[in-house]
Amino acid sequence: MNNLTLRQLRYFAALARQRHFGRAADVCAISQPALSMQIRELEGSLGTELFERGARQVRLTGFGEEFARRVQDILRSVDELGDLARVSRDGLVGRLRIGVIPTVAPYLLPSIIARLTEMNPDLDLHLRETITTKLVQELDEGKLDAAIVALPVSEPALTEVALFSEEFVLVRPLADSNKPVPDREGLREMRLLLLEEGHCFRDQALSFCNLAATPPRELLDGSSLSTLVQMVGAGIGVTLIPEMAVPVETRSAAVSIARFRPPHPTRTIGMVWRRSSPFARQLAQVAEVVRGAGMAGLRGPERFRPAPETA
Amino acid sequence: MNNLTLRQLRYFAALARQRHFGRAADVCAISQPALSMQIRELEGSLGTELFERGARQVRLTGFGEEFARRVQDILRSVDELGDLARVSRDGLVGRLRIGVIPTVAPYLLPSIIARLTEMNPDLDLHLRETITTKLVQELDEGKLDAAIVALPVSEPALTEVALFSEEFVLVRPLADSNKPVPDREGLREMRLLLLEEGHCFRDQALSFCNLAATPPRELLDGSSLSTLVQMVGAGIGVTLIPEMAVPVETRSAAVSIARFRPPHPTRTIGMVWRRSSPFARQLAQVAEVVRGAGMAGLRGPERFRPAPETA
DNA sequence: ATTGTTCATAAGTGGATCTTATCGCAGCAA
DNA sequence: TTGCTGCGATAAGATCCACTTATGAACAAT
Repeated sequence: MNNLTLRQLRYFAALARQRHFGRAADVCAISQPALSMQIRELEGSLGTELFERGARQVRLTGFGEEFARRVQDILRSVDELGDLARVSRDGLVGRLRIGVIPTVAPYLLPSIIARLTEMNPDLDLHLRETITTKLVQELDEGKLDAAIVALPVSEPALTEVALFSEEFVLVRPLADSNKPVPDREGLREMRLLLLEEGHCFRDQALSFCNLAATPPRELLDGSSLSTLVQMVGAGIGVTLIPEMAVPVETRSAAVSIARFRPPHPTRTIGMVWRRSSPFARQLAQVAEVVRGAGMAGLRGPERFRPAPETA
Repeated sequence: MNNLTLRQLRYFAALARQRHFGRAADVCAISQPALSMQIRELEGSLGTELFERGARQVRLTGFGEEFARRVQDILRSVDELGDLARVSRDGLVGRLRIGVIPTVAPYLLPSIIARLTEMNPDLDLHLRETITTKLVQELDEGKLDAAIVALPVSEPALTEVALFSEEFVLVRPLADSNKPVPDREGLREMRLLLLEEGHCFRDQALSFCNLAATPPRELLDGSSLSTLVQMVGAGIGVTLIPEMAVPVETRSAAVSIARFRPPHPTRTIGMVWRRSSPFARQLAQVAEVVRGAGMAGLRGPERFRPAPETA
């Protein structure tokens, strides 16, 4: 009765994703009948149907949905066992998949990659750049091992480690460089260029200005800080960028930088990973490397505060 | 490489518990060589040793320890899949294992058993009585499906449902029945009989009296409320018991009952289960039955407050 | 040295799981 | 209708995996 096998669960998970016996079989690198048999076996030993075999398509039953969710967790945990063994055997070598938010990646990655591969030449770093929500989702699914994001993330399944905090600075056309620095109220009067929806940096900038999450369409959306700065150079408006972006982004643009008077807008960059990650110990060390890269990558080290403590 | 099997994990878990190939093989109902082979296979595919085969005994390696912890979680989750299927197929029938603390069990269980088996004759209730720490541990290990305890428990992996609150009452020798009711300070002057260490009711009583967790040895320990009341009847001292115990425990003892003036000492009885329990929906209904039993089992319903809200 | 205990190894058997080939059914077009 | 197509189920045979019993090897206790 209770002789489920991992193989059956793997096949089930594939079929639940693909909703198609042939394709799922391909994914599992077996023939279609083999998969059909295992699924039937599984349903038999559970005593319930997992799929509705419709004429034209395969669907999960209600029970199948819940089942799939649990199976996914189980398979992730099992895969972690393998990673755990590898780490305990070889230390930090092999594949390590780290995600980074777009407003950090271009400025921190070169330094991180250099430091990590120098310290550990056998490390096979896979890097991915996307917004926080996607990173968190991929962490949960076991598609990433860690992510570098702006804190807080507040996912109970993730461990957060704060690395450093940095200010946001105002980017204005060169012509404005002698004007007084606006405060947050003044900023609301100006044409503010921001990243498109989904970027945490956008929300942080808006919240500094006390603007609602969906502000009047006065402001324009850009898809990268680089674009925004170029637009500022063209006289279209002003924007905010994080301190770490200053050296790179202002090198070739006709803009001027101004720092706000207190209260400073800031963000805290940190690293997160699954509590259950087999790499937990190693990732804590990687986090230190990233902290070093972040501190060093910034122009004036005196600008940086140690990050607040986080669990 | 990554073809671990659940069978291997089950065998591994058995061996990790037994630390003996022969006994573990017995537990798994296979021959000793079969187990040896699977363990070897497992170690091979992990590329690491899990056990140190000493001359006289088998020990887990450091890695094996961590591995065992994770495997236990995985196996529990897998077993829950089976339960989930059964519940979705048949509703609440079959085995349901509920633990109850000793200061609740004798007073509530008869009524609970009667109500549950009447509502659901196919239910196979397994009941276990022990102190909270053990109940929580057995919940985590998947040896229990739910427990009835005094809140809060504050285990993140468990769901708590508050059921009802009740007062503690003072039990004195009959001769004292006309004396004024002492307050918490007065209580400290008296010879207070309490349950032995580990019972939450003991700690609750002590905290009402503002006594440290390990108080002077002036007080005596008993192993059940029944014993304590008998001792009071013999004039050895006084004790506290929860309201629900009054009808049963004072029926045949030469004692008198007194209720405190505010602030009343109280406890909140609730039910807890693993967040991931396949029976979650059903257990919520069971909790309502238990609440009903608790309310009805108490002498004067006007004594009961609705329990405070809990997540 | 001998004996007993314990885990590993060996050889053979049976069942589980794979493959390829084929069937049956539904939808669709002529 | 008839034939075609896509998809999942079924069938038959080959292969592999896990089990068994029997035996070996290491080590401790006597």
